[in-house]
Amino acid sequence: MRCGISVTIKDIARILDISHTTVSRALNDSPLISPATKKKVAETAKMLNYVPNYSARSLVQNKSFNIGLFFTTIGDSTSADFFYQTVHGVSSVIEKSYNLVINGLDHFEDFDWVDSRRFDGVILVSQSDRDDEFVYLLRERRIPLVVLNRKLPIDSIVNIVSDDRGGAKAAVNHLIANGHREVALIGGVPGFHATFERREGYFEALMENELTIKKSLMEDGDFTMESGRVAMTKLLEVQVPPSSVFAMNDEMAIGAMKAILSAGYSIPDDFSVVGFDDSRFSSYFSPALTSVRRSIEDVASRGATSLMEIIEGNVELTGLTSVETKLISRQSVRDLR
Amino acid sequence: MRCGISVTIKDIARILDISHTTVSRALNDSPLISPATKKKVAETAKMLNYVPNYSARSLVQNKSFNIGLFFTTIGDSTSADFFYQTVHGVSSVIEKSYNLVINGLDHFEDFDWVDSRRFDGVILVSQSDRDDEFVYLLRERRIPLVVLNRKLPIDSIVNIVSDDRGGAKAAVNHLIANGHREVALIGGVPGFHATFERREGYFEALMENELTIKKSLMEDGDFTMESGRVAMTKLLEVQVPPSSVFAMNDEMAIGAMKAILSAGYSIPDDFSVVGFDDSRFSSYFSPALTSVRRSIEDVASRGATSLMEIIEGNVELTGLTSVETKLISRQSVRDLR
DNA sequence: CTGAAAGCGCTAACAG
DNA sequence: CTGTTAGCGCTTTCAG
Repeated sequence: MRCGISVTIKDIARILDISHTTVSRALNDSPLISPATKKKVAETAKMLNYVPNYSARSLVQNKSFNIGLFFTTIGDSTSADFFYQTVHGVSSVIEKSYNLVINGLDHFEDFDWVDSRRFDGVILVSQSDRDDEFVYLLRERRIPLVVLNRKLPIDSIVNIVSDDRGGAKAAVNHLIANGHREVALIGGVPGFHATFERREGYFEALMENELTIKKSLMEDGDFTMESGRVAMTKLLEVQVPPSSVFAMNDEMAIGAMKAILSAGYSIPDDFSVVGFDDSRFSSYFSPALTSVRRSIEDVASRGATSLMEIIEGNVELTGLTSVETKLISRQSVRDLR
Repeated sequence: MRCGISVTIKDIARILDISHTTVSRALNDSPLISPATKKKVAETAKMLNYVPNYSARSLVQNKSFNIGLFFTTIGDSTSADFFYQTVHGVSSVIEKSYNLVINGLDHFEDFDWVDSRRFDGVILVSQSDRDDEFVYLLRERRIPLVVLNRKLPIDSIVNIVSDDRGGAKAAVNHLIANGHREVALIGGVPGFHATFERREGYFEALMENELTIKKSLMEDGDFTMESGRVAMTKLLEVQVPPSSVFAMNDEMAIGAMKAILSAGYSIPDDFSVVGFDDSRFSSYFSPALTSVRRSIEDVASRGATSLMEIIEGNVELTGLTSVETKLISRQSVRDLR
């Protein structure tokens, strides 16, 4: 067999002197075919190194064998750890007959090309409600969809999120329980769902403890380390500086720690810091960062599993699943009591 | 137009009462078609929301419109930062008519399904020469290939690497120049190309400075933070402990720093540390980590560009490109002179 | 410049 | 259990 030239079903049929239909059925393990024929076919296919032509199969079955994994952005506001864990979680579940196709929504102006014949299903890792447009488009085009990371206003779609609000609340409560009365907040990208939810959690914790919410103690970041550093630098210059800060992700927490240490203060003696995500490196910092753990991989693999069920089982699944978060206490918080 | 039902070229042809051939040519901007017809066709296509069926096009053109991005593993030994930057670099270059399909080689036992009709081209991010088998397979199947990150024994393939050896040498030379005579080494996964090259760089630096290579000062890691911590813990217990350590990536360097600080020592006063990769967070550590910068994104985007040229231009490209590395000096090295 | 006809490789409906 | 026939939507000869 020459290389580069592909073997087709017809080739096998010709060799065995049977019809190509029989070969096709045999290869697909159809119950209509006798074991003997199946065996013969399997052997010659193996011998000839037959590989099915997915394009042809796609055409006739109206299936692309592509699963789309879409991120709001593959830019700075998606942290490397988050991205990696998501891809890992999804790819561990997707079956090998499917291609895992990765895209960032911000790469494109239009989505004409996102069509039901190009994607059998889509997993959208959504950060902002600007993605809603994309969600509607997919629904309109009847593309099976699972949305991760952001709670949708509609419940007719499989939607898996982590309990951002509860996690943030736990983080702030932890600081308050340790005697902190002035808890600053470093926020994420305005408009991102996680930013909103975690801020709500921050508010709830303060209010339930009858502490006042101070605008001067809230700074916006964009989920990058540098933005955390900048935000903290500002917070250090406030009239009545806080004794502690909750950063909406670990990267910003790290930036904040940098700012604190650079200014000559110490952690946790002068300032306590809590992050969010429990990134792999947070326990390696000095001091080790107290953070809120959420299993992104878990969210991702659950989402992928649901999507596979929808596609393969041809069923309708819907509903919101919230994955728990958990405060991991380390050395970056001082007990003031 | 009902949703879910797709518009085809024939539909357009029927409406305009011209042949589907003409429509096809018009949509593909063939010079054979008059501007007037083109305009008419474009308008109705737009109106009907026509989207080409890639499966059909694939079948007849023998093209899949898939670009494969393969990693040795999407497991622990591929750091999140490395993974993220690679995907980012590649995806910024790939044209939107192509799908970027991501895979980890360790997911599969066989590669029968990797075939020229499923991938128009492949970018392999290779860490180990165990991937050679895969390289040969792709060549045998005539799939355009670009290999990143690892130098291949053959030069008939586009091969883009960073100068790992030179970078490592620069790192160790830097320590030596600062008066360190005992430089320990924390290695990566045995068998990985980067591990080998960086060790060679370490040897070269020591030898050129007429320092002895001590087995007791070399520990294996696996590129994870935890392995760095474990390795450094061992190095701290050596009879004559080193004054400095070069870790083959930043993650292990961070683990090493953790071990040093946990043991009650200080950096750089007691021990100096140098890493490799210049990960985004290395400047945020305390002390900020001196590291070797290599632009993974650059390697990735160059690779993707070459691959697109090969595929679109239908040309043969070959040869090794080595992307420079650069030592970034920060605060984790003490000057002993 | 346009159209008619063929065919990519596969699966599926129908007929034995 | 097997074979015949048709057709998925597109591009590409070849013939006007």
